[in-house]
Amino acid sequence: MYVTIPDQDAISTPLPPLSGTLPKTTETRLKPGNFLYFEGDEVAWLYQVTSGVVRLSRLLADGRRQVIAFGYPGDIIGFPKDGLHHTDCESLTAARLQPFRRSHLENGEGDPQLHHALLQAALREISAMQDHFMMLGRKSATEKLASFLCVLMERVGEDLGAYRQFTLPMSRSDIADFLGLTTETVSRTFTQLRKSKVIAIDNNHTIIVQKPTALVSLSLGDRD
Amino acid sequence: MYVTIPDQDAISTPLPPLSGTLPKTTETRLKPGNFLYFEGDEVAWLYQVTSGVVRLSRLLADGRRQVIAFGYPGDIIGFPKDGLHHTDCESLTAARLQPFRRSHLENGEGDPQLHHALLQAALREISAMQDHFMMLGRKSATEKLASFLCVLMERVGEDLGAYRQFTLPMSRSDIADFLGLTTETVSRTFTQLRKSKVIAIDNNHTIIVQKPTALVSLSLGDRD
DNA sequence: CGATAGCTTGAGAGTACTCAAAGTGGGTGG
DNA sequence: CCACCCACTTTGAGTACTCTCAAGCTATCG
Repeated sequence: MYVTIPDQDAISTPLPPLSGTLPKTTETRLKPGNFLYFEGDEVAWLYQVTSGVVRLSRLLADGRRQVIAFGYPGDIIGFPKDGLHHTDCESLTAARLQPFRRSHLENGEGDPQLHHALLQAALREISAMQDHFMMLGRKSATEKLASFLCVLMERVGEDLGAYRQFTLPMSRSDIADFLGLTTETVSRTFTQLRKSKVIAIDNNHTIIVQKPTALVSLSLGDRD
Repeated sequence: MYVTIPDQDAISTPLPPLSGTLPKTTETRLKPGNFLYFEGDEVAWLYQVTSGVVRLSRLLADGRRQVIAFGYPGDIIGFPKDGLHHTDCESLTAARLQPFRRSHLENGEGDPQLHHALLQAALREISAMQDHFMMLGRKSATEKLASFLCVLMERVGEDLGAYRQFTLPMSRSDIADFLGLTTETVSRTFTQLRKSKVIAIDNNHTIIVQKPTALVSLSLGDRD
C-alpha cells in the first residue's frame, strides 16, 4: 500500500517482500531524480519498492500537478489502466525496486501465489485511495499535514525516547501537491506545528515529533 | 468504472455487461433508500449495476461524510479490502444488480474470463480514482461541479437537439459530499450556471445542458 | 391543505490563495 | 577552504473563495 492517509484504526501493515518462488528478475536501481516511467508508457512491469522512496504524480494540461502517492518500501507501484501507466514515477532518493512482469498480475500463469499477492495489493490500493479522498475533500490544512506526518511517523518513524523521528525525502511542494495545498500554506502550517512544539524540524527534512498524541489529535480534527 | 472525474481525453467506455458463461446468479433488486451493504461487512459478492444508481460513501468519526462514487449501469462495485467492504452502499433509485462471487475475483476458478474482467474493472477503478484526486485537490467549486455534470452529460445524457439532458438521482448534499463542498456552495454554483445559461434546471433533478462546450470549458478551468 | 425535508439565498467570517520579498542551505567554482 | 549562487523555503500583506449560521422558499407526501 502507498503512503496515503488511512482512517485512525485502519493502519495497515506494509506488504512484506513478494520474494516469490520464481527465478528472480534482477533488481532495478534508481538515482534521485531519475524517472522509472511516465504517464502513457506501456506497462511491462510492476515494481515493489525495496528501498528508497518514489513519487507518483500526474499533470493537468494547465500545469497543475497532483501527487498521487509516495511509494515506500513494500509498496507495489505501476498498476496499469488499459495497459498503460497513468502516472509519472520519479525517484526521490536512491532506490531499489523488484520488478514483476505485468502478466503475473493479469493472468496468474506460472505463479498463482504471486498473482494473488499482486491482486491483493491492487485491492488495498483502492481502499487506501478512498481514505485519501476523505482527506482531500474534507480536511483543513492543519488536519491534512498532521495526517500526512502521522502516517509517516507510524510507518517510517524511529523511536527516540518519547519522541519519534523520520526524514522527509520530498520537497514542500511535493507535499503541497499531495495534500491539495500551496507550498506557502504547507510551510506556514509546518511553522505553526513547530511553534506549538508538536514537532521540531531539523534540516527542513528531518522531523522530530515531540507530541505524537497531539499530532494524532490534530489529524483527526480535534480542536487544538 | 465509476462516475468519477476523468481527464478530458480519458473518457472511458462503460464496462459492457459481464454476462459470463456461468449459470447466472439471480439478479439483486433494490428499492430507493435500501442499503446493499455497509462498511465492515464481509464481502461475499461483487455486483455489476444493471440498472439504477447507487451511492458508495464513508463516514468519519465526527460525522463528516465523503461520497466515494456513484455506481451507474456497467459499474462494478464491492471490491473488498482484507475481505471487508470499505464503504456503505445505498441505492438512490430502484436498481438491479448482477452478483458475482468474490471468489471469481480472488481466484479465477471456474471462469478465467470473468476473473480477468473483474480484475480489469479493479484496475480501471484505481485509475478513475486518481482522476478524482485531481479534482478534489486542485479544482474550484465551479470546476468541480462542471466536471461532475460533464461526466454525467457524456455518460447518461440524452440528445435533445443541440442540448443534452439527464437526471440527477442524488441530492445536493450527495453531490456536495462527493465534490468536497457544502450543499450551500453546490446550490449557489448551480444557480450561477443557470443564470449564465450554461444549464437549465427542471424539477431540481433534471439538468438540461444548453451550452455543452461552455460546460466543458468550465470544467477545465478556463476563465469564463 | 398543512407538515416537512430539501433547496436556495443572504450576510458575515475565516481559511487558504496570490503576489511579493527576504531568508536559508547545499553545491560549485575560484 | 571560502564565497557566491541558485533553488528551496519562509514570511508578509492583501484578496478571494468557500464556509458558517440563519432565514425563507419550494416541492412532495401524507
